[in-house]
Amino acid sequence: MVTMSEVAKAAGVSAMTVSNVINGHPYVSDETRLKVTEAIGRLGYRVNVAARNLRAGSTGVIGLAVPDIDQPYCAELAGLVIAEAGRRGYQVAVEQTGASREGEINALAQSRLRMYDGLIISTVRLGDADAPTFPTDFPVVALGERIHGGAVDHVSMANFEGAGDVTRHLVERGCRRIAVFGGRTHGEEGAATLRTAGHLAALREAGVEPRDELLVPCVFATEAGAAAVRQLTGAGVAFDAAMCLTDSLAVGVLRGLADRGLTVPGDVLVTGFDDIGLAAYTVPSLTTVAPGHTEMVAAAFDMLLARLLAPRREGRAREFTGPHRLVVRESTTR
Amino acid sequence: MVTMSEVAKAAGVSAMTVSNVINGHPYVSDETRLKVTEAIGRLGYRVNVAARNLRAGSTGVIGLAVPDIDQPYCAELAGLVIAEAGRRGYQVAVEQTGASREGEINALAQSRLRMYDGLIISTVRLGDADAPTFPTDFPVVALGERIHGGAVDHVSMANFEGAGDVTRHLVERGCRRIAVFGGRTHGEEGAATLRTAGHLAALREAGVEPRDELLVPCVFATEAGAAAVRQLTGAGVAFDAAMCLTDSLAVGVLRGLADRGLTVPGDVLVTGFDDIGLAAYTVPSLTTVAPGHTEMVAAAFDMLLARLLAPRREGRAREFTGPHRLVVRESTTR
DNA sequence: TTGTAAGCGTTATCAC
DNA sequence: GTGATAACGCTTACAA
Repeated sequence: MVTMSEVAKAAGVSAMTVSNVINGHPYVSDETRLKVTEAIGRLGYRVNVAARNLRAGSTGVIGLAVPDIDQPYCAELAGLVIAEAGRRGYQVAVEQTGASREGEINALAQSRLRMYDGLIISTVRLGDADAPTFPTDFPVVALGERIHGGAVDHVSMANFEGAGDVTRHLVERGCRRIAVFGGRTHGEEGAATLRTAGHLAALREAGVEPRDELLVPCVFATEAGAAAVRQLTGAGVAFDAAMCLTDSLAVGVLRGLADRGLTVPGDVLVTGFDDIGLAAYTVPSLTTVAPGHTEMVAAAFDMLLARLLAPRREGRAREFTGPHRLVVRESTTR
Repeated sequence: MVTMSEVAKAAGVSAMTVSNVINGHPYVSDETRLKVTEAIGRLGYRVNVAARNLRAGSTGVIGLAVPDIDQPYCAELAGLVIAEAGRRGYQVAVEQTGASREGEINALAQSRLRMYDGLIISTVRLGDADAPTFPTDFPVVALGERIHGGAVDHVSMANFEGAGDVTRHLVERGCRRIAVFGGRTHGEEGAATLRTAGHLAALREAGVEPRDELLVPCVFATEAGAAAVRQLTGAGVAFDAAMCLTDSLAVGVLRGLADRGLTVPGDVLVTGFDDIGLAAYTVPSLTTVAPGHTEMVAAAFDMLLARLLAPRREGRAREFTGPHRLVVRESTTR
């Protein structure tokens, strides 16, 4: 490996001067600069980032922990994070937590001893009790539900309000028996419980009595949506709308409805949540909630960089909620 | 930041002993080990990875450059790469090239490259002429088309053969006017030209004369597929099958056909390529070619690690082609 | 079984 | 404008 001092020797200057040239410092004569760049090119020199990191005490890399990168939702998030990181001069190392609590805890625990300057973690399983798991001496931003009780910076989306908007939209279109795919009223607070709560509140406000059999618990995955439709119709439960708590789920539900010969939006209206790119291209295209991903990612970076510059152990936790918006498409238009 | 020597002082031993304990070396008495681990826990010590990297001359990180992580194809690939990397003790830093030649060259050339032990790059724009762009003293595996003329390790998929299989499948089902979405016979060799060539060869072999107007050039993106259908039908071109050169494109084509009131597989048969997860859940589900992604990723790692262990400048370039398989689903079943 | 010394490649400081 | 020196935190040899 070609080192800086080899370049220095070849150019007849000191290593320090080579460093100055590389880092674009002023006070280097054009003549010297030329000699050095020539030597760099000739020898094929590259800076050793490990050494630079050691000196600088930082790596220019942030970690991104997501449940599963091949979920469209995560992939789009990762795309935004990588792009935003690039704009701010950072690189992104991606880890997958497998949507398990263990995986998320692991990502938090490992992050400090990995080479990251900070970590953005998309939490889906961590709850209130896990607040102590978050490092206090290392910049972490949680992208997901609020981790109560800890000074954890976090960015969330308007789960309750978005679900309310969807519900009102469906009720306005005459739906009275809205099946909620992924719906759940118990268990750790998260996207599922918050969106369900938003739905139920809006339903009651509209004077529609919620029915237990219309809460269809299932995981947020395409295959689960298809299976859940099979099960629900198999059980003879009638419904005039399928409110899916994520778009991925909705894709599976569309599939499941097609399997049963039910048309959308003819027989059943269908909605999603997240506004993944695919939502505009399904057949029919999908009414959904755009949770303001771009703004969320920008906010996450603002928080992370603020901690990087002033890594206070104390300090109030920051919060941000994305600006959501109902996007109406064919699946609820008849 | 707590350093190793602070731990050593606290435990009443030398830094070397702390290092030995951390790295699980033998010849450390249980008593010493206990004292050291206690001190590590009490002080909250973490190894400084930058320093370790500097010493070791490697980082344990490999780079992954993909066109655009939020393309399902790339996302699934990234998921496999990250998982495989984890299994082999590596982390993955993801970069996006934006599917541009400049982006790909940049990923190869950047001095950031130096913080990776190796690079896996999914090339879509680099061609024969770019072989010299590939570093010779740094492990790189190209995932994509063959870069002729250079000693570039690469993993490719059976583009020609897979497209041939799809074509034969369609011809067997009676199709004679197969529109090829994304089809292209000229320009830099790549997935588009290779798959088109495979299609044309199989078509001729089956005694069907290719028609120029059925080659529908468009980029491999969902929105492009929908637009291309609009254009083709608008131009009054009739076709009984839509062979899409990627699944993402097929999703858009399904959408475009629905917009025109054409049913699948009733009026038109549709096929894709790549077998992304979504392909089983579109309505109708999509006949496609599974290119053996898992095997491709495993092969890419084998090549990369082989170069890491024996980074010869010379040495024959390695090659691997994924085991492809036609997956027949509803979109071609009637 | 443990400690000492040296150096990995870079850059901040400060002198020249 | 340029260069000598001294770290950054860790681990490989070798010595004890």
